[in-house]
Amino acid sequence: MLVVDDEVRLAETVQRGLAAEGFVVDVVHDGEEALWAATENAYDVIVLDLMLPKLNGYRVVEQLRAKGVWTPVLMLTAKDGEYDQADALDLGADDYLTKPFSFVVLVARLRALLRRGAPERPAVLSADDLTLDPVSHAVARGEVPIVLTPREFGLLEYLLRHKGEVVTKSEILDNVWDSAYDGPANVVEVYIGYLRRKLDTPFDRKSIHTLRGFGYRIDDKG
Amino acid sequence: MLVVDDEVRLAETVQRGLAAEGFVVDVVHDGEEALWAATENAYDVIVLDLMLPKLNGYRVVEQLRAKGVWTPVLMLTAKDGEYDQADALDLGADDYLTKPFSFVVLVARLRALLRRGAPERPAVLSADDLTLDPVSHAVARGEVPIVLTPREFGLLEYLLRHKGEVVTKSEILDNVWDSAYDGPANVVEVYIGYLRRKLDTPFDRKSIHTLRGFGYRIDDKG
DNA sequence: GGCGATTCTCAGCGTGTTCTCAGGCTGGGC
DNA sequence: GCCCAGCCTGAGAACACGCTGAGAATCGCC
Repeated sequence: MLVVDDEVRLAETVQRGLAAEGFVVDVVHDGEEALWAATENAYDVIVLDLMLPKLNGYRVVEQLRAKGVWTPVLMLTAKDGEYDQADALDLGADDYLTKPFSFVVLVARLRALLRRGAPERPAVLSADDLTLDPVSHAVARGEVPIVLTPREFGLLEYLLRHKGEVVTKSEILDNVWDSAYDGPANVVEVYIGYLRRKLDTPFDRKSIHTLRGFGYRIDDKG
Repeated sequence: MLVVDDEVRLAETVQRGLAAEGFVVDVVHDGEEALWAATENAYDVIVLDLMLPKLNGYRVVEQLRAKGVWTPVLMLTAKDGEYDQADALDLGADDYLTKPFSFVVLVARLRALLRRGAPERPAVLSADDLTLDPVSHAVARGEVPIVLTPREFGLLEYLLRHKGEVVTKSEILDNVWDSAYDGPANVVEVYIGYLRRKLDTPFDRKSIHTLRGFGYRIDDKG
Protein backbone atom coordinates (compact mmCIF):
# COMPACT_ATOMS: atom_id res chain seq x y z
CA MET A 1 0.00 0.00 0.00
CA LEU A 2 1.18 3.51 -0.82
CA VAL A 3 0.26 6.62 1.17
CA VAL A 4 0.89 10.00 -0.45
CA ASP A 5 0.53 13.13 1.64
CA ASP A 6 2.70 16.19 2.10
CA GLU A 7 1.67 16.68 5.70
CA VAL A 8 4.45 14.58 7.14
CA ARG A 9 2.98 14.07 10.56
CA LEU A 10 -0.41 13.06 9.22
CA ALA A 11 1.18 10.67 6.76
CA GLU A 12 3.18 9.03 9.51
CA THR A 13 0.20 8.68 11.77
CA VAL A 14 -1.72 7.04 8.99
CA GLN A 15 1.21 4.80 8.22
CA ARG A 16 1.55 3.64 11.80
CA GLY A 17 -2.15 3.08 12.12
CA LEU A 18 -2.39 1.07 8.94
CA ALA A 19 0.69 -0.91 9.85
CA ALA A 20 -1.04 -1.80 13.10
CA GLU A 21 -3.93 -3.08 11.01
CA GLY A 22 -1.59 -5.39 9.20
CA PHE A 23 -0.95 -3.41 6.04
CA VAL A 24 2.51 -2.89 4.62
CA VAL A 25 2.77 0.80 3.93
CA ASP A 26 5.14 2.98 1.90
CA VAL A 27 4.95 6.75 2.29
CA VAL A 28 5.96 9.51 -0.09
CA HIS A 29 5.31 13.21 0.16
CA ASP A 30 4.90 14.68 -3.29
CA GLY A 31 3.27 13.95 -6.60
CA GLU A 32 6.39 13.08 -8.56
CA GLU A 33 7.58 10.57 -6.03
CA ALA A 34 4.09 9.13 -5.93
CA LEU A 35 3.99 8.66 -9.66
CA TRP A 36 7.37 7.03 -9.69
CA ALA A 37 6.64 4.75 -6.75
CA ALA A 38 3.27 3.70 -8.09
CA THR A 39 4.71 2.91 -11.48
CA GLU A 40 7.61 0.87 -10.17
CA ASN A 41 5.72 -1.13 -7.56
CA ALA A 42 2.58 -3.16 -7.79
CA TYR A 43 0.68 -1.72 -4.85
CA ASP A 44 -2.69 -3.16 -4.01
CA VAL A 45 -4.12 0.26 -3.20
CA ILE A 46 -2.99 3.90 -3.07
CA VAL A 47 -4.12 6.58 -0.61
CA LEU A 48 -3.60 9.88 -2.36
CA ASP A 49 -3.94 13.41 -1.08
CA LEU A 50 -5.33 15.85 -3.59
CA MET A 51 -3.15 18.84 -2.68
CA LEU A 52 0.45 17.86 -3.30
CA PRO A 53 3.69 19.65 -4.18
CA LYS A 54 4.99 19.34 -7.74
CA LEU A 55 2.11 17.31 -9.14
CA ASN A 56 -1.33 17.31 -7.56
CA GLY A 57 -3.30 14.16 -6.86
CA TYR A 58 -5.58 14.94 -9.74
CA ARG A 59 -2.68 14.74 -12.21
CA VAL A 60 -1.11 11.75 -10.54
CA VAL A 61 -4.17 9.61 -11.12
CA GLU A 62 -4.53 10.90 -14.64
CA GLN A 63 -0.99 10.01 -15.55
CA LEU A 64 -1.12 6.68 -13.82
CA ARG A 65 -4.23 5.73 -15.74
CA ALA A 66 -2.70 6.97 -18.96
CA LYS A 67 0.23 4.66 -18.31
CA GLY A 68 -2.09 1.76 -17.81
CA VAL A 69 -1.66 1.57 -14.05
CA TRP A 70 -5.05 0.67 -12.63
CA THR A 71 -4.23 0.28 -8.97
CA PRO A 72 -7.29 1.30 -6.93
CA VAL A 73 -6.94 4.86 -5.61
CA LEU A 74 -8.58 6.39 -2.56
CA MET A 75 -8.42 10.17 -2.82
CA LEU A 76 -8.24 12.49 0.18
CA THR A 77 -10.00 15.75 -0.60
CA ALA A 78 -10.02 18.87 1.54
CA LYS A 79 -13.56 20.02 2.05
CA ASP A 80 -12.91 23.48 0.66
CA GLY A 81 -10.51 22.51 -2.08
CA GLU A 82 -10.78 23.77 -5.60
CA TYR A 83 -11.57 20.35 -6.97
CA ASP A 84 -14.38 18.33 -5.61
CA GLN A 85 -15.14 14.72 -5.17
CA ALA A 86 -16.90 14.31 -8.46
CA ASP A 87 -13.76 15.37 -10.25
CA ALA A 88 -11.73 12.86 -8.35
CA LEU A 89 -14.00 10.07 -9.42
CA ASP A 90 -14.10 11.30 -13.00
CA LEU A 91 -10.39 11.04 -13.21
CA GLY A 92 -10.26 7.46 -12.21
CA ALA A 93 -10.04 7.53 -8.46
CA ASP A 94 -12.05 4.69 -7.00
CA ASP A 95 -13.22 6.30 -3.81
CA TYR A 96 -12.67 9.49 -1.88
CA LEU A 97 -12.65 10.72 1.69
CA THR A 98 -13.01 14.29 2.90
CA LYS A 99 -10.47 15.67 5.34
CA PRO A 100 -10.66 15.55 8.25
CA PHE A 101 -11.54 11.88 8.28
CA SER A 102 -11.89 9.25 10.93
CA PHE A 103 -9.26 6.58 10.94
CA VAL A 104 -11.81 3.85 11.38
CA VAL A 105 -13.62 5.03 8.27
CA LEU A 106 -10.39 5.13 6.31
CA VAL A 107 -9.63 1.53 7.17
CA ALA A 108 -13.15 0.45 6.33
CA ARG A 109 -13.00 2.11 2.93
CA LEU A 110 -9.62 0.64 2.16
CA ARG A 111 -10.90 -2.79 3.00
CA ALA A 112 -13.86 -2.19 0.73
CA LEU A 113 -11.58 -1.12 -2.09
CA LEU A 114 -9.37 -4.13 -1.68
CA ARG A 115 -12.41 -6.30 -1.66
CA ARG A 116 -13.75 -4.75 -4.85
CA GLY A 117 -10.42 -5.12 -6.58
CA ALA A 118 -10.13 -8.74 -5.65
CA PRO A 119 -13.66 -10.00 -5.51
CA GLU A 120 -12.75 -13.05 -3.47
CA ARG A 121 -13.95 -13.00 0.06
CA PRO A 122 -11.44 -11.96 2.66
CA ALA A 123 -10.24 -14.99 4.51
CA VAL A 124 -12.13 -15.83 7.62
CA LEU A 125 -10.25 -15.06 10.77
CA SER A 126 -9.45 -17.97 13.01
CA ALA A 127 -7.60 -19.25 16.02
CA ASP A 128 -7.61 -22.97 16.55
CA ASP A 129 -11.09 -24.21 15.74
CA LEU A 130 -12.56 -20.78 16.41
CA THR A 131 -13.60 -18.95 13.25
CA LEU A 132 -14.95 -15.50 12.52
CA ASP A 133 -16.22 -14.45 9.12
CA PRO A 134 -16.40 -10.65 8.84
CA VAL A 135 -18.63 -10.81 5.78
CA SER A 136 -21.40 -13.01 7.08
CA HIS A 137 -20.80 -11.89 10.64
CA ALA A 138 -20.68 -15.50 11.69
CA VAL A 139 -18.67 -16.94 14.54
CA ALA A 140 -18.27 -20.61 15.27
CA ARG A 141 -16.31 -23.02 17.41
CA GLY A 142 -15.72 -25.89 15.04
CA GLU A 143 -19.13 -26.51 13.53
CA VAL A 144 -21.09 -24.95 16.35
CA PRO A 145 -22.25 -21.42 15.60
CA ILE A 146 -21.97 -18.82 18.33
CA VAL A 147 -24.03 -15.66 18.46
CA LEU A 148 -22.30 -12.53 19.66
CA THR A 149 -23.52 -9.02 20.31
CA PRO A 150 -21.98 -6.23 18.23
CA ARG A 151 -19.51 -5.26 20.95
CA GLU A 152 -18.46 -8.80 21.58
CA PHE A 153 -18.05 -9.33 17.86
CA GLY A 154 -15.95 -6.20 17.45
CA LEU A 155 -13.75 -7.17 20.34
CA LEU A 156 -13.19 -10.70 19.11
CA GLU A 157 -12.49 -9.47 15.60
CA TYR A 158 -9.89 -7.08 16.93
CA LEU A 159 -8.20 -9.77 18.98
CA LEU A 160 -8.16 -12.16 16.05
CA ARG A 161 -6.72 -9.54 13.71
CA HIS A 162 -3.86 -9.31 16.17
CA LYS A 163 -3.55 -13.01 16.79
CA GLY A 164 -0.33 -13.84 18.64
CA GLU A 165 0.20 -10.27 19.77
CA VAL A 166 -0.51 -8.68 23.11
CA VAL A 167 -3.13 -5.98 22.90
CA THR A 168 -3.50 -3.55 25.77
CA LYS A 169 -6.79 -2.45 27.17
CA SER A 170 -6.28 1.08 25.94
CA GLU A 171 -5.60 -0.18 22.41
CA ILE A 172 -8.81 -2.10 22.61
CA LEU A 173 -10.71 0.93 23.87
CA ASP A 174 -9.30 3.06 21.07
CA ASN A 175 -10.15 0.60 18.35
CA VAL A 176 -13.25 -1.22 19.39
CA TRP A 177 -15.02 1.43 21.38
CA ASP A 178 -16.14 4.74 20.02
CA SER A 179 -13.48 7.39 20.40
CA ALA A 180 -15.96 9.51 22.33
CA TYR A 181 -15.89 6.89 25.07
CA ASP A 182 -13.80 7.78 28.09
CA GLY A 183 -15.34 5.77 30.86
CA PRO A 184 -13.47 3.23 32.94
CA ALA A 185 -11.34 0.64 31.16
CA ASN A 186 -13.22 -1.95 33.14
CA VAL A 187 -15.68 -2.41 30.29
CA VAL A 188 -13.01 -4.30 28.45
CA GLU A 189 -12.65 -6.75 31.28
CA VAL A 190 -16.37 -7.18 31.38
CA TYR A 191 -16.55 -7.96 27.68
CA ILE A 192 -13.58 -10.28 27.79
CA GLY A 193 -15.59 -12.07 30.42
CA TYR A 194 -18.64 -12.25 28.17
CA LEU A 195 -16.53 -13.64 25.35
CA ARG A 196 -14.91 -16.28 27.50
CA ARG A 197 -18.31 -17.33 28.73
CA LYS A 198 -19.56 -17.81 25.20
CA LEU A 199 -16.44 -19.10 23.51
CA ASP A 200 -14.75 -21.18 26.16
CA THR A 201 -16.96 -22.28 29.00
CA PRO A 202 -19.37 -24.48 27.00
CA PHE A 203 -16.46 -26.11 25.20
CA ASP A 204 -14.05 -26.28 28.11
CA ARG A 205 -11.40 -24.38 26.17
CA LYS A 206 -9.27 -21.36 26.81
CA SER A 207 -8.79 -18.98 23.93
CA ILE A 208 -8.09 -15.57 25.46
CA HIS A 209 -5.06 -15.25 27.68
CA THR A 210 -4.68 -12.54 30.28
CA LEU A 211 -1.23 -11.04 30.59
CA ARG A 212 -1.43 -9.34 33.89
CA GLY A 213 -0.27 -5.75 33.65
CA PHE A 214 -0.08 -5.85 29.86
CA GLY A 215 -3.31 -6.88 28.23
CA TYR A 216 -4.77 -9.83 26.38
CA ARG A 217 -3.64 -12.22 23.69
CA ILE A 218 -5.32 -14.82 21.56
CA ASP A 219 -3.34 -17.43 19.69
CA ASP A 220 -3.57 -20.60 17.72
CA LYS A 221 -2.75 -23.43 20.01
CA GLY A 222 -5.12 -22.73 22.86
CA MET B 1 -16.24 -1.75 -28.08
CA LEU B 2 -18.53 1.24 -27.55
CA VAL B 3 -18.47 3.48 -24.48
CA VAL B 4 -21.46 5.75 -23.92
CA ASP B 5 -21.26 8.40 -21.22
CA ASP B 6 -22.13 12.07 -21.18
CA GLU B 7 -19.43 12.92 -18.67
CA VAL B 8 -16.78 13.61 -21.24
CA ARG B 9 -13.77 13.40 -18.97
CA LEU B 10 -14.86 10.15 -17.46
CA ALA B 11 -15.56 8.65 -20.86
CA GLU B 12 -12.13 9.61 -22.11
CA THR B 13 -10.41 8.23 -19.07
CA VAL B 14 -12.22 4.97 -19.53
CA GLN B 15 -11.39 4.98 -23.22
CA ARG B 16 -7.69 5.43 -22.58
CA GLY B 17 -7.69 2.81 -19.90
CA LEU B 18 -9.45 0.26 -22.02
CA ALA B 19 -7.24 1.09 -24.98
CA ALA B 20 -4.27 0.33 -22.74
CA GLU B 21 -5.85 -3.05 -22.07
CA GLY B 22 -5.91 -3.74 -25.77
CA PHE B 23 -9.50 -2.87 -26.57
CA VAL B 24 -10.52 -0.77 -29.56
CA VAL B 25 -12.92 1.81 -28.23
CA ASP B 26 -15.43 4.22 -29.75
CA VAL B 27 -16.98 6.89 -27.55
CA VAL B 28 -20.29 8.70 -27.90
CA HIS B 29 -22.00 10.98 -25.44
CA ASP B 30 -25.75 10.67 -25.77
CA GLY B 31 -28.44 8.10 -26.23
CA GLU B 32 -29.31 8.82 -29.84
CA GLU B 33 -25.73 8.59 -31.00
CA ALA B 34 -25.37 5.40 -29.02
CA LEU B 35 -28.38 3.83 -30.67
CA TRP B 36 -27.17 4.78 -34.11
CA ALA B 37 -23.59 3.66 -33.52
CA ALA B 38 -24.63 0.37 -32.01
CA THR B 39 -27.00 -0.37 -34.88
CA GLU B 40 -24.50 0.44 -37.59
CA ASN B 41 -21.50 -1.32 -36.11
CA ALA B 42 -21.11 -4.83 -34.78
CA TYR B 43 -19.51 -4.05 -31.43
CA ASP B 44 -18.47 -6.92 -29.25
CA VAL B 45 -19.63 -5.16 -26.11
CA ILE B 46 -21.19 -1.83 -25.07
CA VAL B 47 -20.53 0.13 -21.85
CA LEU B 48 -23.60 2.22 -21.31
CA ASP B 49 -24.30 4.92 -18.77
CA LEU B 50 -27.83 4.98 -17.49
CA MET B 51 -28.28 8.73 -17.30
CA LEU B 52 -27.88 10.11 -20.79
CA PRO B 53 -29.11 13.12 -22.71
CA LYS B 54 -31.87 12.59 -25.29
CA LEU B 55 -32.42 8.89 -24.66
CA ASN B 56 -31.50 7.24 -21.39
CA GLY B 57 -29.61 3.98 -21.17
CA TYR B 58 -32.76 2.20 -20.22
CA ARG B 59 -34.41 3.11 -23.54
CA VAL B 60 -31.27 2.48 -25.55
CA VAL B 61 -31.09 -1.14 -24.49
CA GLU B 62 -34.79 -1.55 -24.98
CA GLN B 63 -34.70 -0.26 -28.53
CA LEU B 64 -31.57 -2.19 -29.40
CA ARG B 65 -33.12 -5.41 -28.24
CA ALA B 66 -36.32 -4.56 -30.07
CA LYS B 67 -34.27 -4.20 -33.23
CA GLY B 68 -32.70 -7.56 -32.71
CA VAL B 69 -29.31 -6.24 -31.65
CA TRP B 70 -28.06 -8.54 -28.92
CA THR B 71 -24.62 -7.06 -28.27
CA PRO B 72 -23.74 -7.58 -24.60
CA VAL B 73 -24.34 -4.43 -22.57
CA LEU B 74 -22.68 -3.44 -19.32
CA MET B 75 -24.73 -0.76 -17.65
CA LEU B 76 -23.30 1.95 -15.43
CA THR B 77 -25.81 2.92 -12.77
CA ALA B 78 -25.43 5.87 -10.47
CA LYS B 79 -26.41 4.90 -6.99
CA ASP B 80 -28.86 7.72 -6.81
CA GLY B 81 -30.35 7.25 -10.23
CA GLU B 82 -34.04 6.98 -10.82
CA TYR B 83 -33.73 3.41 -12.04
CA ASP B 84 -31.96 0.73 -10.17
CA GLN B 85 -29.83 -2.21 -11.02
CA ALA B 86 -32.64 -4.66 -11.09
CA ASP B 87 -34.28 -2.64 -13.82
CA ALA B 88 -31.08 -2.62 -15.83
CA LEU B 89 -30.93 -6.39 -15.84
CA ASP B 90 -34.60 -6.73 -16.52
CA LEU B 91 -34.34 -4.64 -19.61
CA GLY B 92 -31.72 -6.77 -21.22
CA ALA B 93 -28.46 -5.39 -19.92
CA ASP B 94 -26.07 -8.23 -19.23
CA ASP B 95 -24.27 -6.82 -16.27
CA TYR B 96 -24.13 -3.60 -14.34
CA LEU B 97 -21.70 -1.61 -12.25
CA THR B 98 -22.54 1.07 -9.72
CA LYS B 99 -20.77 4.40 -9.99
CA PRO B 100 -18.27 5.06 -8.62
CA PHE B 101 -16.66 1.90 -9.88
CA SER B 102 -13.15 0.57 -9.84
CA PHE B 103 -11.43 0.20 -13.20
CA VAL B 104 -9.99 -3.09 -12.24
CA VAL B 105 -13.48 -4.36 -11.77
CA LEU B 106 -14.71 -2.79 -14.99
CA VAL B 107 -12.05 -4.56 -17.00
CA ALA B 108 -12.70 -7.84 -15.24
CA ARG B 109 -16.42 -7.61 -15.93
CA LEU B 110 -15.88 -6.73 -19.56
CA ARG B 111 -13.60 -9.69 -20.02
CA ALA B 112 -16.21 -11.90 -18.43
CA LEU B 113 -18.87 -10.52 -20.76
CA LEU B 114 -16.71 -11.09 -23.82
CA ARG B 115 -15.94 -14.60 -22.72
CA ARG B 116 -19.58 -15.39 -22.32
CA GLY B 117 -20.12 -14.06 -25.78
CA ALA B 118 -23.78 -14.72 -26.23
CA PRO B 119 -25.85 -12.81 -23.74
CA GLU B 120 -26.83 -15.08 -20.95
CA ARG B 121 -29.62 -14.22 -18.62
CA PRO B 122 -28.78 -13.81 -14.99
CA ALA B 123 -29.47 -17.00 -13.13
CA VAL B 124 -32.47 -17.44 -10.94
CA LEU B 125 -31.66 -16.44 -7.39
CA SER B 126 -32.37 -18.85 -4.62
CA ALA B 127 -31.95 -19.76 -0.99
CA ASP B 128 -33.09 -23.15 0.11
CA ASP B 129 -36.38 -23.84 -1.63
CA LEU B 130 -37.02 -20.15 -2.06
CA THR B 131 -36.53 -18.94 -5.62
CA LEU B 132 -36.63 -15.56 -7.29
CA ASP B 133 -36.43 -15.00 -11.03
CA PRO B 134 -35.45 -11.40 -11.78
CA VAL B 135 -36.55 -11.69 -15.38
CA SER B 136 -40.05 -12.93 -14.90
CA HIS B 137 -40.47 -11.30 -11.50
CA ALA B 138 -41.55 -14.59 -10.06
CA VAL B 139 -41.02 -15.74 -6.50
CA ALA B 140 -41.86 -19.15 -5.12
CA ARG B 141 -41.36 -21.31 -2.10
CA GLY B 142 -40.83 -24.72 -3.60
CA GLU B 143 -43.67 -25.06 -6.07
CA VAL B 144 -45.90 -22.52 -4.40
CA PRO B 145 -45.82 -19.10 -6.06
CA ILE B 146 -45.74 -16.03 -3.86
CA VAL B 147 -46.84 -12.59 -4.95
CA LEU B 148 -44.79 -9.66 -3.75
CA THR B 149 -45.18 -5.93 -4.16
CA PRO B 150 -42.38 -4.13 -6.02
CA ARG B 151 -40.69 -2.99 -2.83
CA GLU B 152 -40.86 -6.38 -1.27
CA PHE B 153 -39.46 -7.87 -4.44
CA GLY B 154 -36.60 -5.38 -4.57
CA LEU B 155 -35.72 -6.04 -0.98
CA LEU B 156 -35.77 -9.80 -1.36
CA GLU B 157 -33.72 -9.60 -4.54
CA TYR B 158 -31.12 -7.51 -2.79
CA LEU B 159 -30.93 -9.92 0.11
CA LEU B 160 -30.61 -12.88 -2.22
CA ARG B 161 -27.89 -11.20 -4.27
CA HIS B 162 -25.96 -10.97 -1.04
CA LYS B 163 -26.81 -14.42 0.22
CA GLY B 164 -24.63 -15.41 3.13
CA GLU B 165 -23.55 -11.83 3.81
CA VAL B 166 -24.82 -9.40 6.35
CA VAL B 167 -26.47 -6.38 4.81
CA THR B 168 -27.02 -3.34 6.96
CA LYS B 169 -30.16 -1.30 6.94
CA SER B 170 -28.37 1.64 5.42
CA GLU B 171 -26.98 -0.53 2.63
CA ILE B 172 -30.50 -1.66 1.97
CA LEU B 173 -31.80 1.89 1.98
CA ASP B 174 -29.08 2.96 -0.43
CA ASN B 175 -29.69 0.15 -2.84
CA VAL B 176 -33.34 -0.72 -2.67
CA TRP B 177 -34.82 2.65 -1.88
CA ASP B 178 -33.81 5.52 -4.07
CA SER B 179 -31.50 7.99 -2.50
CA ALA B 180 -34.03 10.78 -2.53
CA TYR B 181 -35.43 8.90 0.42
CA ASP B 182 -34.10 9.99 3.75
CA GLY B 183 -36.82 9.07 6.13
CA PRO B 184 -36.38 6.76 9.07
CA ALA B 185 -34.63 3.43 8.54
CA ASN B 186 -37.66 1.89 10.12
CA VAL B 187 -39.21 1.26 6.69
CA VAL B 188 -36.72 -1.51 6.23
CA GLU B 189 -37.89 -3.22 9.38
CA VAL B 190 -41.45 -2.85 8.24
CA TYR B 191 -40.71 -4.48 4.90
CA ILE B 192 -38.67 -7.23 6.44
CA GLY B 193 -41.78 -7.87 8.47
CA TYR B 194 -43.93 -8.01 5.33
CA LEU B 195 -41.53 -10.42 3.69
CA ARG B 196 -41.39 -12.71 6.66
CA ARG B 197 -45.14 -12.76 6.80
CA LYS B 198 -45.36 -13.84 3.18
CA LEU B 199 -42.31 -16.08 2.91
CA ASP B 200 -42.12 -17.74 6.27
CA THR B 201 -45.26 -17.68 8.32
CA PRO B 202 -47.45 -19.79 6.00
CA PHE B 203 -44.67 -22.33 5.60
CA ASP B 204 -43.37 -22.25 9.13
CA ARG B 205 -39.88 -21.45 7.94
CA LYS B 206 -37.29 -18.86 8.79
CA SER B 207 -35.40 -17.37 5.90
CA ILE B 208 -34.32 -13.91 7.00
CA HIS B 209 -32.12 -13.68 10.05
CA THR B 210 -31.86 -10.55 12.16
CA LEU B 211 -28.39 -9.79 13.43
CA ARG B 212 -29.14 -7.25 16.06
CA GLY B 213 -26.92 -4.24 15.70
CA PHE B 214 -25.68 -5.30 12.27
CA GLY B 215 -28.48 -5.95 9.85
CA TYR B 216 -30.07 -8.89 8.09
CA ARG B 217 -28.83 -12.00 6.39
CA ILE B 218 -30.39 -14.68 4.26
CA ASP B 219 -28.65 -17.97 3.68
CA ASP B 220 -29.09 -21.39 2.29
CA LYS B 221 -29.64 -23.71 5.14
CA GLY B 222 -32.52 -21.95 6.88
C1' DG C 1 -62.39 10.86 -9.95
C1' DG C 2 -62.71 6.83 -7.33
C1' DC C 3 -60.98 2.72 -5.48
C1' DG C 4 -57.80 -0.66 -4.05
C1' DA C 5 -53.04 -1.68 -3.61
C1' DT C 6 -48.88 -0.10 -2.04
C1' DT C 7 -45.79 2.64 0.50
C1' DC C 8 -44.57 5.12 4.35
C1' DT C 9 -44.96 7.26 9.20
C1' DC C 10 -45.41 6.90 13.93
C1' DA C 11 -45.70 5.47 18.55
C1' DG C 12 -45.65 1.78 21.84
C1' DC C 13 -43.85 -2.44 23.50
C1' DG C 14 -40.77 -6.08 24.63
C1' DT C 15 -36.32 -7.54 24.68
C1' DG C 16 -31.37 -7.42 23.91
C1' DT C 17 -27.32 -4.85 24.81
C1' DT C 18 -24.25 -1.80 26.96
C1' DC C 19 -22.25 0.07 30.76
C1' DT C 20 -21.55 0.99 35.78
C1' DC C 21 -20.49 -0.35 40.21
C1' DA C 22 -19.11 -2.83 44.14
C1' DG C 23 -17.25 -6.64 46.04
C1' DG C 24 -14.56 -10.89 45.57
C1' DC C 25 -10.65 -13.16 43.73
C1' DT C 26 -5.74 -13.85 42.25
C1' DG C 27 -0.91 -13.40 41.37
C1' DG C 28 3.36 -11.42 42.43
C1' DG C 29 6.38 -8.78 45.43
C1' DC C 30 8.09 -8.44 49.90
C1' DG D 1 2.02 -15.39 54.84
C1' DC D 2 0.48 -10.77 53.93
C1' DC D 3 -0.72 -7.05 51.11
C1' DC D 4 -1.89 -4.57 47.13
C1' DA D 5 -2.82 -3.67 42.45
C1' DG D 6 -4.97 -5.62 38.84
C1' DC D 7 -8.45 -8.56 37.14
C1' DC D 8 -12.95 -10.95 37.25
C1' DT D 9 -17.85 -11.26 38.01
C1' DG D 10 -22.83 -10.72 39.22
C1' DA D 11 -26.52 -7.60 39.50
C1' DG D 12 -29.04 -4.14 37.83
C1' DA D 13 -30.12 0.49 35.68
C1' DA D 14 -30.39 2.90 31.49
C1' DC D 15 -30.59 2.68 26.98
C1' DA D 16 -30.86 1.20 22.10
C1' DC D 17 -32.81 -1.66 18.86
C1' DG D 18 -36.10 -4.11 16.18
C1' DC D 19 -40.97 -5.62 15.72
C1' DT D 20 -45.73 -4.56 15.10
C1' DG D 21 -50.39 -2.55 14.28
C1' DA D 22 -52.90 1.27 12.84
C1' DG D 23 -53.57 4.66 9.95
C1' DA D 24 -52.23 8.41 6.67
C1' DA D 25 -50.38 9.46 2.19
C1' DT D 26 -49.45 8.14 -2.32
C1' DC D 27 -49.65 5.58 -6.57
C1' DG D 28 -51.71 3.31 -10.42
C1' DC D 29 -55.41 1.57 -12.84
C1' DC D 30 -60.20 1.39 -14.39
